[in-house]
Formats: sequence, C-alpha cells, structure tokens
Amino acid sequence: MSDVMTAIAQRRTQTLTGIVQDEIERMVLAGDLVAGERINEQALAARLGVSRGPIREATRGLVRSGLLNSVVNLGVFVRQIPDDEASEIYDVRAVVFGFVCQRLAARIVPAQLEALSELIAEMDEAIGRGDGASYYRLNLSFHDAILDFAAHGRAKQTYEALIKETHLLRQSALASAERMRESNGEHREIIAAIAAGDGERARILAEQHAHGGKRRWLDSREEAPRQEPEARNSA
Amino acid sequence: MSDVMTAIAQRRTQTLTGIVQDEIERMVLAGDLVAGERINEQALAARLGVSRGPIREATRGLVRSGLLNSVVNLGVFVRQIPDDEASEIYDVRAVVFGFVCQRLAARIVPAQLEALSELIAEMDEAIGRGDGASYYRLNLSFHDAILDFAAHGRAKQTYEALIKETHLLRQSALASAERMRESNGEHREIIAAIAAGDGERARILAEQHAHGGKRRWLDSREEAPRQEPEARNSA
DNA sequence: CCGTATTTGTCCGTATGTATG
DNA sequence: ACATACATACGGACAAATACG
Repeated sequence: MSDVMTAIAQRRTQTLTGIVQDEIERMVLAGDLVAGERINEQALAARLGVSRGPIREATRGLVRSGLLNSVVNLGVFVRQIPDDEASEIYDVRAVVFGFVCQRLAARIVPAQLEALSELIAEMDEAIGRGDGASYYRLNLSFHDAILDFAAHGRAKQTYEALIKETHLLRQSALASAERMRESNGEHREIIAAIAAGDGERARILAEQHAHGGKRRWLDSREEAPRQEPEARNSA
Repeated sequence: MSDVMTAIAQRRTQTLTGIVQDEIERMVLAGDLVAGERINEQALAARLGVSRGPIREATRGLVRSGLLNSVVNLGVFVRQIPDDEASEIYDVRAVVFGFVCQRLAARIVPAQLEALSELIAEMDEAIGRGDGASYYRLNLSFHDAILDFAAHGRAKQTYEALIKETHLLRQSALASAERMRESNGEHREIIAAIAAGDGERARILAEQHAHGGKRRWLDSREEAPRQEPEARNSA
C-alpha cells in the first residue's frame, strides 16, 4: 500500500479512481483477493488512505470489465467464473490469437522473427533446467511479443482483457516438463508458419495452441466446483 | 427522462448508478449525445433528478467499456473513435462473427434455420419496397438471431460490445438498394453454408461479410475527420 | 421474531484545477 | 499576465438495507 501512498504523493496527471482501479486489479491478479471474496469499501478506503468515493468509482469500472461482480445492497465481489464461461473465454481468446498470428505472418520483419526464435530457445533452456517459473514468464513474454509485433491495438486489448479474466480461475498445477515441451513445440510450428508467410496455417496452429490451454485447464480440475452468489451484470 | 423517473419510482432491485449507466448508454446510442461532446456532471444530475455521485460512478463504468473517455480535471467525453481504430474494431468483429457462424453450423436445428431464412426473405421484401429502415431493423434481428442460436454467451457479449462502439462512428449514408441486395445475398450464402454443415465455409463467408461492413464504412467517409482531445485509458 | 451493528447507497460541501475575459 | 467563473475531484454525513446475535 505504500506504493499507493507514493503514487498519491507524486500524482499530477492521474486520478485517485484510476490509481485505486489499478491497485484493485493488481490485488486480484496477484491473488491477494480471491474469487468470491467481498470487497469492503471502507476497509479498503482506510487501507489505501482515501475516501469511499474513489473506491466506488473504481469498482464500477472493474465490474464493467468483468473482474468484479456487483450485487445491490451487498457489495462487490471478486468475480467467480463458472466452468462453462471459462471454456467460452478460452474459445474467444483462441480466435483472436489466431487472427493476430495470421496478421503477423503478413507483416513480420526479420528482427522480430529473431526475437521470437530467441524466446523459444530460452524456453527450451528453462524446460531443460526444470525451471517452470522462468518458462511461465518467458511464455507470457512470447505471447506479448506476438501481440505487439502484430500491431493491432484492438486485438491486443481484447486478448489481454480475456487473459485477465482467466487469471480469476484457480490456477491449476504447474505444467509438467512434458507439457511444456509440447507447448513450446507448438510455438515453434506457429513461428515457422509465420516465417513462411503462411497466414492461414499460422492461424490454424495458433488457434489449436490456444485451445491447448483450454484442454490443459479442463484436465486439471477434478475438484468439485463451488459456487458463490452470482449477479447479473446489467448489459 | 420521465423513463428515468418511473424507473426510480419503481426500483427495488437496481441501483441508481445502473439506471444512469443504461440511460447514458441509451443517449449515446440514440445520438442524443454526439461523439466528442462533454458530459456535464451537474447538468446531467439535475436533468435526471439524482446527485452527482451516481453520475460519476456510472461514467467510470462506461469509460471502461469504451463508450466514454475521461480526461482529468476536465471531465468525460463521448468517445471519439479514430479511423484506424474503427478499422481495427471491424477486424475483431469479423473474426468473432466468423467463429460464431462456424459454431452455429455444427449445432443449428431446423426451426432456427427456418427463422433465419424467413428473416432473409423479409429483408428481400423490404429492399423491394425501398424500405431502408425496415431493412436496417431486420438486419439487426438477423445478426442477433445468429448470435443467440450459436449459444455462446461470451462471443455474443464481445460482439455486442464492439457493435456498440461502432455506433459511435458517424453513421454514414443509408445503404443503397444495390448494396442492401448485395449484403442480403451474402446472408443467403452464409446460411446456405450453415445449413450444409460446412463450418469452414460459413466462417469464411461470415468474415467476408463483416469485412464488407468495414469496406462500406470506408467508402462512405469522404468528409475530413475532426479530432477531439483523446485521453489514454488506463490499461 | 426482534433489535442492534455494520455496510452499502445517496447526497452535499469544500478544495483544486482549468478555461476565459 | 491576472482575476473571475466554472467544472471536476475528493471527502464526509445521513438514510436505507442487510447481517448477526
């Protein structure tokens, strides 16, 4: 929270609402706030050293973007994503990623191709070392790089919004070395298709790769799902 | 605004913020608020008979969903969408619509097929009568029906969010009879592919159809674009 | 079943920053 | 360049609804 304090002290261009929004989003994504948990307005306000106004404004925004979930006279909760909806999120993510890769195949430049190949190599090394954490981080960088190189702001924005929502899912077991190897092999194939300028193939492979994430998620949830009070967001 | 009054009078389950959100969204989509226009908090609060609190909370949500645009110490504006971003929105819309049609091809039932064919026939009639307004309305119903029949909540939600944003574009000249006929011909092809269970083809046709909307929009903007102060939304 | 404490929903006042003459 | 008017940003207080004992 000292971060927020300094942010407030140094702020000139940003509003408290924005800072609080970022902070709540960070807490949710970091796991400080778990799915289903209620957000106490005045407690959070006291903790961040602000009044309830900015808190309320910030939560409205987060509700709209799908991270939180508001029920009248009860408060806002960290959104609980039902399994069927999680599956749908993976679907949309897959088609957007496929589109991005197809687009990238038509406009990639050698330097970008080299950067992506380098990331794949580093992921291989991480797998060899059994370093799952590094692999996870590199994997994120790899996808980020693809999103950036494709130079399609809206696709990137849509994709990242979906990614944030999937973070609400209870992150399952770390991928085994075998799975990581399989996933990185798919990376290699996608980049090969992009390098060859074969947009159609890049798209298909990218979609399959993204669906792999959905499959891995489906595989690794054998616990019984628990439900929290879900409210309808006003469309 | 009397609608708001009655909504307030009868409300039990909804909050003022939600009502105001819906109202602002309606005003923007109806054209009561044009792109670039600033929203005066206290004026709107007085007009709706509420205080400024709910107004502020509502606008934060709309900012997050892309309809409004906030700049510090200056207020919120109806979002002005630059041409390049509008083009991107059409792109993402196209891939989502393609996905939906491909999915529909795998699960459509005869009754749904009949309903869609009926809508196409009605659109033909509207074109014959030169009734552009009816065609526009039927066209919306047609796409809505496809979204519903595909039974993919998240894809529908994503698609509709993008549609709302494109409503911010200055809606250009009504389509000529020729263009409407061409568009409805594409509808017919899409449905034929869906009826044949050919998901791949349905997807391709649907994407091309959606891109047609982008092309028509590009064609019909020969006026010089004017820009308003655009602020960065905190990612 | 009722009373109390807590929390949310709403409103209003004040300070600060921006635009304009 | 300065002063004035105005709009937003934030904080605090009151009322209503909910949860708990």
